[in-house]
Amino acid sequence: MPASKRDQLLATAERLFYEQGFHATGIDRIVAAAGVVRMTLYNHFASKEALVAAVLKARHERFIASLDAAMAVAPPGQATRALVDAHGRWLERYSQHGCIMAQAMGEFAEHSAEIHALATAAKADLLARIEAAVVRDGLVPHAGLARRLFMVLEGSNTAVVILGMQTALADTRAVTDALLAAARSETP
Amino acid sequence: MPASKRDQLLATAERLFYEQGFHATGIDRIVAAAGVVRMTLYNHFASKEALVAAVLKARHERFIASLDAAMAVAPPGQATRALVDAHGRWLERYSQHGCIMAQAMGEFAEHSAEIHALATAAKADLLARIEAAVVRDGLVPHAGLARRLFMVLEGSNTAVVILGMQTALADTRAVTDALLAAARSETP
DNA sequence: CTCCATCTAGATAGATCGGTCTATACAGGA
DNA sequence: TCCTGTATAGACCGATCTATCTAGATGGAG
Repeated sequence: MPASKRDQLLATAERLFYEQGFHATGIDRIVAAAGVVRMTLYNHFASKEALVAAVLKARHERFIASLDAAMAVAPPGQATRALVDAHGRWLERYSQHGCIMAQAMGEFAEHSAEIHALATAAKADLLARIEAAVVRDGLVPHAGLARRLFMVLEGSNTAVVILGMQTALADTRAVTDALLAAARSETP
Repeated sequence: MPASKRDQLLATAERLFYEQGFHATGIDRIVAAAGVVRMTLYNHFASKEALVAAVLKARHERFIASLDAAMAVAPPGQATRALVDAHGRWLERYSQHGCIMAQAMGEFAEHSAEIHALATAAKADLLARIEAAVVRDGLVPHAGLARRLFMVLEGSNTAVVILGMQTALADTRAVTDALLAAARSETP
């Protein structure tokens, strides 16, 4: 079963938005790269803004699903570590040039409240997943641990571009391991 | 002495680029907000791309100068900590909605090699300053410490938007203090 | 006073933008 | 067979984009 035109548009738009930015990517280039015609896009999406929102929503759902899948098979006490590793695998496969949600937040901050809120909610979702993992690992009494892990994972988004993928992932693991070890050693 | 037209343009463009993004900010809006005419802009800058480059260059020089000033007055052994604090003050004053360099990297990755290189170099400059501070504090044998501190500071850029300024700064300090304490305790 | 650099004012260029419209083709299901 | 939904092709719209041009105003330095 070949991908529907709508899926082709979503995949192509996601790639172009990520590689070239949102405002710098015109409708014409998207439909040309997707091999469809202009009206096909507007038949599936009300506007460019709606297309951007759909792209971000779909990408975020895939991201969250990969985190949840990793946590679901994590051994007891290893949920947080499994989540950090899953985040690293996501960077390796889909996010080598920075975070598309952060990019969207910047480009639409004063241009589309809906998209800005969507991207912000995606970040908040990641934080919530980290909090859930910390709770599952019994590390809940350590206030702020989830927030600090979140900050490190956010930093790794930029670090991969400057330090290179392998170095950034190794450093991410080192910092998160240190935070987790400290929290565990203080757990009653 | 009132600011020159060129300085007015730089300041106005920096504000609009930061608030609305680079591609979403047109020349007309910049000159109107700066209270000058379009030819004045093209008299001082060869193109919009040159204006963007000048804005980023000026902002980065101010950033680096504030880091160097903080390090210059830091007590012995406190250079790294002073640098982290200076970074936090910069976020509080000038960077409450994310990092403009990261935004520029995304918007110009496939659109202007010069600007992308400029933004990347700015990040590398921050990393170099952290390395210098670590060396000054005698923590050089700890491989990767500077990179890990860099990653945390990058993460705080996004964290301020999601967690709020005060929480993000407190968490940044907590993580960096932990990394520094661990490094110091292992220093021969 | 004169000269020169700067700034203003506004017209203009060509390209591209997001979005709409009509007419046509085609395939699958009732 | 006919109907409906989807896709194609391409013209078209007004707005906006970056950039250039000319002509005149202004003001400080020599």
